Amino acid sequence: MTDSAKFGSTAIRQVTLADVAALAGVSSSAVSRTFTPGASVGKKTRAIVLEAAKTLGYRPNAIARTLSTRKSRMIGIVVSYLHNQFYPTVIERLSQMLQLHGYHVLLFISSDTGTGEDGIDALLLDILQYQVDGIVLASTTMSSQLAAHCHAVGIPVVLFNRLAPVEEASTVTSDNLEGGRLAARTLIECGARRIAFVRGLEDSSTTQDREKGLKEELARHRKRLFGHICGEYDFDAAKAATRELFSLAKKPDALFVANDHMAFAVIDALRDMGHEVPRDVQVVGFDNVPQSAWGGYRLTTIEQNSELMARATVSILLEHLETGDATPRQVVTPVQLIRRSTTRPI
Amino acid sequence: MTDSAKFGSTAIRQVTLADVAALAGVSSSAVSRTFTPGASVGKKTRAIVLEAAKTLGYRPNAIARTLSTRKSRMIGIVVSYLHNQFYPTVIERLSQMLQLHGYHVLLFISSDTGTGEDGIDALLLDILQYQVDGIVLASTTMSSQLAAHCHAVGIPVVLFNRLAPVEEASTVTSDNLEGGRLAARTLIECGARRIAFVRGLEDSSTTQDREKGLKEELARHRKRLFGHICGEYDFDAAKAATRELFSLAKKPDALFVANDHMAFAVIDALRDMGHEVPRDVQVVGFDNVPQSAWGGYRLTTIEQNSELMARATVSILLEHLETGDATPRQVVTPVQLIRRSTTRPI
DNA sequence: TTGTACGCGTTATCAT
DNA sequence: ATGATAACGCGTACAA
Repeated sequence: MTDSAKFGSTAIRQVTLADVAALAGVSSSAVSRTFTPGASVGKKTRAIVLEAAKTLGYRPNAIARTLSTRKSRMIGIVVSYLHNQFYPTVIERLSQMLQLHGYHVLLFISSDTGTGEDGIDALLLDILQYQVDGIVLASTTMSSQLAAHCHAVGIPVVLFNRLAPVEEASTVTSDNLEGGRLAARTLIECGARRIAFVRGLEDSSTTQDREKGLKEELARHRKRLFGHICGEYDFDAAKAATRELFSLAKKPDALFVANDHMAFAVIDALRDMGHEVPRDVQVVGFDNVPQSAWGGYRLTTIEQNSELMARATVSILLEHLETGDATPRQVVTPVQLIRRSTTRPI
Repeated sequence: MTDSAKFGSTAIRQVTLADVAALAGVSSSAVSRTFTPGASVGKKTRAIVLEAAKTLGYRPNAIARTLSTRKSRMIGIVVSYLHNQFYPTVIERLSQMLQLHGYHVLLFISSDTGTGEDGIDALLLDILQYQVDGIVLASTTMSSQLAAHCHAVGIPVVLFNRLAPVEEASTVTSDNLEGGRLAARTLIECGARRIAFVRGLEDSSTTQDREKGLKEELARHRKRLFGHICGEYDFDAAKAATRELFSLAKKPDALFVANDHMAFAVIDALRDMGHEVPRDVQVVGFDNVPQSAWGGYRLTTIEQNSELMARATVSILLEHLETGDATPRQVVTPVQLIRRSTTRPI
C-alpha cells in the first residue's frame, strides 16, 4: 500500500530533498546546493539532480529553509484601512519592488483591532511570530516599547507616512511642512481670505505637520487660520464636518484638507449644499491617489510621490537586511503642487 | 561574555521553548502544551510556565510550528492590480475575516508578472513554497494543470470573481448573467435605443457573462446590441475606447460597462466631449466600489455584494481546511440595481 | 499529568 | 566537489 493510498488523495506527503537525493543517487546536500544560487556543484551532478527534481515535481519548502537560515524573506506590512486609495497604490508598489528582490508580503489590516496602541501592539506581536525580516508600518501608531523590542531583536521597522516618538525606527514621510506652506501660498495667491483646515486624526503627525506648515505660511502673510474641523480620515465624517462648518453664519472661502480622500468628501458635501467648487470655495488636498480615483472632482492638491516613498522604504529595508546595519534612517520626500488637467485654474 | 554581547546588539538568539522549560524547571513538552489551546496541563505547571515565559519574553515561533504541524495558517491572496477599488475592499474584508479565525494573508500582486497563464503559474509556484493553507485567486486565470496540482496536494483554491475551465477549484462569483439582464432591462425601461457594451478583458469570464446576460435580455425584447468596445479593465484604455466610439457618426445612446472602474472612465470621457450624463447617454456600471470612490459621478450600477462574496470565500476555505473535505463548491451571489442617492433617476 | 525521543525539510559545518 | 551529521524550534506519539 502506497503512502498516497494510505492517506487518501488529499494528504500526499510532500516531495522532499531526500526523495530527490534518493532518486538521483546523491546526498541531500548535493540537492540542497543545486537549489542554492551561489553554491559549488558539479555540472554533472547538478544535471542529474535537476532531472530527478523535475520528474518528482520537487519544490523547495520555504518554511523549512526559514527555520534553518533564520530568514523568512517575508516583510510584514501593516495598514489600517484601504478606503483611502493612496494605500492600495503604495501597497502595490511595495509589493512589486519587494517581489523583485525575492521578498514576499504578509499583509495586516488593523482596522478595528482594538483600542489604538494596544491593538496595534497585539497585532505586531502576532506578526512577529511569523519571523518576518522587516516591517512596514503605514498609517498606524506603534508603542515605542514595541519599536524598541523590534530593534532589539534586529528587525528593521519603517514607519511609513507616520512620525513617532521613537529613535529606533526608520521613517519615510513626505515634506508635510512644506506641503502645508505650499497650500497656504496657493490659496493666498488665489485671493482666499478665510482659510480653514480639515484635520485627519488629531494625533497623527501627518495632519499636525501639514497644519503647522499652513499656519507658518499664513503667519508670514500676516494672516490667521479661519478655523478647523476634524474629518478623522474618514469619508463620511469629513462630509458631516464640512456640512456643519458651512451651516454656520460665517463661512470660509477656502479649505485645505489633510488628504485627498477627505477632500473628495468635502467637495461632495459642498456640492450637495449647492456650492460650486472651486468658484465659491477653493479646495486644496494632499496625497497622491491615482487619477482613476479622482472621479469627476476638480481638485488642486499637494502631491506626495508614492513611487518615491515606496522606493525609499524598500531601499531602507534592503540595506538593513543585507548589510545587517541597524542604524535607523529618516527620509523626507519632496511634494509638488498638482492641478488636474481638466480643472479650470483655481 | 553573554550571547547578546558576543553577537552584537542586532543578533540576539531567539527565546525558545527550551529556554522557558529550563527556567521553569519542566520539560519542553510541558511548555508546548501550555501554549496549545486544548492540551492537558497541570494548573500549577501552567502557571510556572507562563511566569517563566513572561520574564523571558517568549513568543512561539510560527514557522517552526508550521514545519511540525504542516499548517501555516497563511492564506495566499493573488490579485492582479489594486487600481480598481473593488479589490482593496475585498482584500480588506477577507483579511479581517481570516484574521478573526487566526489566519494571515500572504499577498501577491501579479500585475506585470509575465505573459498571462505562465506568469501567474510561476507566481503560484512561488507562493506554494510558503506552504500556504489555501489560495484565493482574484482577477486572474490559472492553468488547469496548476489547479490540479493544488488539488492533488490538498490545497484548497477559491477562484474569486473568475470562472475557469477546471473542476478542481471552488468558485465565488456574483450572478453576472442576471446582472447583464438587469442592466438591459433598466436601460430599455429608460428608453434607450442604441445600447453598447464596454468589455473588460476579452477572455474574462466576468465580462463574457455580463455581456451574455445583456444580449439575452435584449433579444427577449427583440433588440440587438448596438456595438461593443474593449476597455481592458483599465481606466485610460476605457477612456480612449469611449472617445473613439463617440467619434463615429452613429453613436449609442446608452452604455453598459463591464465594471465601475471603467464606467468612471467612460463618464470622464463623455464629459470631456461635452456630453451630459445621464441625459445624453445613459451609463450602467457593475461591481461594488465604496461610495468614497464614486467621486462626483452619477452612476447607476449593478452591485455585487463584496461582503457576501468575501464571506462565502472564507467560509469555503475554512470548511475545506477544518474538515479536510476537498470537494469544490461553487457559490453565486445575487446582484442588485443601485442608483446613487444624489443621482436624478436615469 | 509529565517527560523522552523523534520527525518536520532545510541549511551549515566539517570532514573527505 | 561531495557526503555525513548536527542544528533550527516546535508538536506529538509513546512511555512513565
